[in-house]
Amino acid sequence: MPDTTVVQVAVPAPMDQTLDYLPPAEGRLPAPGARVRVPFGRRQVVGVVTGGSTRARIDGGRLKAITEILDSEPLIPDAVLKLGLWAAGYYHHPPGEVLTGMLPTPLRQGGRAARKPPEYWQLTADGHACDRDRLARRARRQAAVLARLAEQAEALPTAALADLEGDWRTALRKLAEQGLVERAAPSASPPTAAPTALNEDQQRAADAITDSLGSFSAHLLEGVTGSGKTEVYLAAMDAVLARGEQVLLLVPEIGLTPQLIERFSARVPGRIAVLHSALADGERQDAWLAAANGDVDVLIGTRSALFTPLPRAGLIIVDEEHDPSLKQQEGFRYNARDLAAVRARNGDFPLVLGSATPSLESLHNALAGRYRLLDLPRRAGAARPPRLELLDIRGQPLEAGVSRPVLARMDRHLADGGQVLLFLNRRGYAPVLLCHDCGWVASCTRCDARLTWHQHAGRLRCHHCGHERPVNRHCEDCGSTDLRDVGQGTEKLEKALADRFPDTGIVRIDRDSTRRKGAMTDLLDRARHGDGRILLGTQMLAKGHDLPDISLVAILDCDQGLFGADFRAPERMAQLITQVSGRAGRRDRPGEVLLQTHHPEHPLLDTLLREGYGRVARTMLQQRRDAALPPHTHMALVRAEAVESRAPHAFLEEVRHSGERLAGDDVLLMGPVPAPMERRAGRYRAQLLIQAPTRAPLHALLTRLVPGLTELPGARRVRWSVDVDPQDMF
DNA sequence: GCGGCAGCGCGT
DNA sequence: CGCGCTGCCGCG
Repeated sequence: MPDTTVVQVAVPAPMDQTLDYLPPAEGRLPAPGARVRVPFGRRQVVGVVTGGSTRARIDGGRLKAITEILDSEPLIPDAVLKLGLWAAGYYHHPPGEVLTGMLPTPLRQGGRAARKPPEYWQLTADGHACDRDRLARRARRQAAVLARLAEQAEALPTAALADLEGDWRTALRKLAEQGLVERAAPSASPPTAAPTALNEDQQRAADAITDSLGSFSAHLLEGVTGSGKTEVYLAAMDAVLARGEQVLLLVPEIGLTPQLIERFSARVPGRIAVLHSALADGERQDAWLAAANGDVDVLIGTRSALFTPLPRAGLIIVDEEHDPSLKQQEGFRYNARDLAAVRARNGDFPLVLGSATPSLESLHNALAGRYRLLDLPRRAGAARPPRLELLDIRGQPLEAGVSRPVLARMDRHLADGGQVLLFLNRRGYAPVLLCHDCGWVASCTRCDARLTWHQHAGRLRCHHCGHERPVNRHCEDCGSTDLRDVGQGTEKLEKALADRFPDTGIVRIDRDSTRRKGAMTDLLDRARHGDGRILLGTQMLAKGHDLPDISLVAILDCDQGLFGADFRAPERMAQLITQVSGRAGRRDRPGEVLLQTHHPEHPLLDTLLREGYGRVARTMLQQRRDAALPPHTHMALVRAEAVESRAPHAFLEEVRHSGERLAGDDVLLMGPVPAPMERRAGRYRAQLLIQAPTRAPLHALLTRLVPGLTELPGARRVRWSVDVDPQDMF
């Protein structure tokens, strides 16, 4: 093969290799990390240059030339390119999909990476004189924009408004039309809000982090709810900014953490960018480029923000590091927390993982000495920890799932001016609709699942595939009209509580009640400042919303998580109970937490109540060791799904056979088995589990096994994927 | 992932 | 005989 200069390009297609191209006609060589337009089959696609070589892997006659170099400077810097290629290898996902997937959509499609200069705004004299409370009554968004601009004497860039709820851009335009705000020259350096004093524990943690700046280390910040982890993050951020470096803060879901973003923005107005899925393409690209060009010092984002270029990266913080949403659950199934460690190690700067309920993976790393454990055992200020109490509801009468002792305790707390939170992890009115005459149950036609009755909408919905239909008054089997609902969801609970507490405002927070844009903020406002004294809701309420008046929390269905099929179910349950419990308690008195259960003697609940999450987590870690489960062993899952019921199993049998030929003695192949819910959205699903005592043999097998899977005869009959370090076993 | 192409059933 | 659907292939 003759020596030719070729460029390696990762193209957006499911191929495990990069492709070789000739340099473009004018002869200039694109740098690694630059985008190029290349001919690919009959089309032109945008790919990313990963390197160059003097030796092509196919003969010269078949090589095609790059059509166009889109970036004269690398758009993806070396650090991120290296991270992406490493991740593609680790998760066995096509490098072209990984590298193009980390770009904002306009850039992925070949758009110019031009950056507009930041736009600055300030109040006019009229704006200063304006009665903001009055404005707030007719134009809430405008008032919020005005308030933000009034916080600082200096003009603020629009980036400083980006975290505001709703359409702040329209509000800004309307304010300008009224002459209340005006464009301004850029201010030299916007002031920074004064840091608050740290308590002894916080100071110790912050010192440990700031002392470690400039080289790689990982810190697990285990801080009970209310212990003030954010203060530690902010202190660490100050130290990083003082070195002229950038901070990346990863959060599970941005919509659920407005307060955290507000506190960061207040500290460095105008030097912060926010990246999340709700942004429009253009906004997302602006934030991405602002970070990539070093125009902002702080980037806050959800998991995909991990791949944003940061020329001066000095610290990554992963908040709520235990949260499952840090792992992508489809396509490129990466874990942003684990890749954050890789990025920090490559870049030689520290990583901070924060949680009140650390994942067993991170706790294991901390106990093994790989991560430094920083402990915030006490609530900040005078606040005391909540008191947890088990309520044995065996044989007890229940009203919509609520026991009498809970109702009595609610009466007392409401009378004392407290606020009550009820947690029920099931939305809709009832999870089952049953015919009393023949036993027929409303089921999904496309999934192995019952349909949930949503009474308010008058519809039956499948929570697994999204399918829905109107509810019939007659049984679809025997025609009887005696249809009865079984079990309770948040809708039924809300109704029952409205009857029992007719004079008390009730706020329900779940996916249904917060679907409308801005609804979440409105409901939380009602809970904070309005008449909502009883709050009820699902999962969503467990996250760190600041609800200072809650004095009583009741968890209505503790038992769900105790006997789950997934080995992580108890870990999730302990985290959920602890996170929800953390909502209870006010500055002046400790909160109360009631847990309804049919298994008051369960050791998990017992340990959790008596000794807290830290103890129960260490116990579960020991149990995982005894059962040879992660994090003591390592797993990968090959999943397959198809409309034809036998195809997934047949394909996975083929995978197993080729795996067995390639695997050493220490790698275990288990299955294939049907997924716990075998049929979902009209497809049958099965999985093959691969397990090994250490990562090396597992990855050695995957590296040899995965590239050949496309060639297996059954591969074309299924949709298959590889999931390294799976979070959910289904 | 996507466009091209062969094979094939079905309609006129 | 033509058209559209399905399955399969290859892309540098």
